[in-house]
Amino acid sequence: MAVIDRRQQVLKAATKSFSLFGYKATTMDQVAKIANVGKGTIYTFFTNKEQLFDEILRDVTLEMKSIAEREIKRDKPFFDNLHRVLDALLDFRSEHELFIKLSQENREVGTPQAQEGLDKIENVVLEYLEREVEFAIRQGEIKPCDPKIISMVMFRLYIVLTAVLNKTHKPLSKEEIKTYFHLFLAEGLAL
Amino acid sequence: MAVIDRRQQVLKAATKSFSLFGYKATTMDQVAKIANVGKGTIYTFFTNKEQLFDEILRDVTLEMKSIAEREIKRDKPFFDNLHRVLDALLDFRSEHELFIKLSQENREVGTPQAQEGLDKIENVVLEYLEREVEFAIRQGEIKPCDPKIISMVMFRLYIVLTAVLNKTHKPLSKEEIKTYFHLFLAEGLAL
DNA sequence: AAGTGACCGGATTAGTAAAATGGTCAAAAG
DNA sequence: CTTTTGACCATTTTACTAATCCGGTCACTT
Repeated sequence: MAVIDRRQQVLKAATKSFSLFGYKATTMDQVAKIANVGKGTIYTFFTNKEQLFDEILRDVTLEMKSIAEREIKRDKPFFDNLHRVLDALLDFRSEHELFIKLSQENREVGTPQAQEGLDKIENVVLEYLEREVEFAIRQGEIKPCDPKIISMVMFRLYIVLTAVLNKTHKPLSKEEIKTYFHLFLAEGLAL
Repeated sequence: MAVIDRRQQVLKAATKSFSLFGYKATTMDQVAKIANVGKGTIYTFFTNKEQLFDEILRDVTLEMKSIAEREIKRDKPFFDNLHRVLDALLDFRSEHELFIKLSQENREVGTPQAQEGLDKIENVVLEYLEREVEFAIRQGEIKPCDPKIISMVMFRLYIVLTAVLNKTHKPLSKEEIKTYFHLFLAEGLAL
């Protein structure tokens, strides 16, 4: 079996375990078992548990970026791009699973690594959003305002519509999420 | 000393302690001491710690409602009212202190009563917002859309602008908060 | 050379005794 | 007699310790 394969196996097993049980409840023995690999093997590819976690986080954010980049057409309007990226992102349940599990772990157990992981993902998304917003402002597509604030609000709005709302409300469909996103960010509520 | 006074003393002392130390770290002995009252006296007015906490939460939300009602003029536009209520609410630091302390306690220690308290406040605000939004929709002042979602987004937007943002950004002024509130809810970002 | 799992030491958990706290009530104060 | 009080009780929380678990290593197997 190729070296690259074993590494990939470990990565896949660890992703599964982190998404299913969270950071703390994922043991290296368990990862080894799921990956059908001796525990020592893991340590030939990754220096320790945190670094393995980091690597997965990096993969997740890279995947998200790649999804975004695939959808963004520089010649299309900002909100057009935003909607297409949102659409594509909403289909990627695997990214969300890890995100949701870490949120839960952070809430219920308060594992520092879960919080750090969430912050890392959030930062990548925010940085990315910020750049796009800056570009849109330069293009004169949206009003000139602080990109940091805009991207923060966009991110939180996304969380509210996809996750928070589900506690008191039936989950929104992809279409509804896009509609509300557009309503707040592009049109405003006023008639 | 009048009975009503002693009750008020206890209420004031407890509010102070809950705002300063949170729910868990507030002991009944301490409340009695701050209120200059025997511990037993507290139990002549309140059945137990939770009920005392509830009473304070009720007072806080009543105060918020009263602030809101004072500012709302039924003949003025919705966003006009919204801004004036926001303005008045942002001045009420005492309400915010308890809210912020409970948020912190919930995050750091996870005291269930802190979470419940926050939920109670949130629910009161959401119900109130929902009614106002419904009214504005009937008046044809804002677009017809689900009031539950609108009020939830409004509430979270408020939290983001007043609290969450402060971790990565310098706190916004009252004027800035109002501007961004208007930008997202009334105008939208698009040019 | 690559892969493994028994093994090690530090970290976490379970178990328990001691301390703290919510709530009561007999007695003191008014 | 009514109101107030703080010592007291039962339960919860905390501090401490022993037992277990888990991340990481490495001598041994394949």
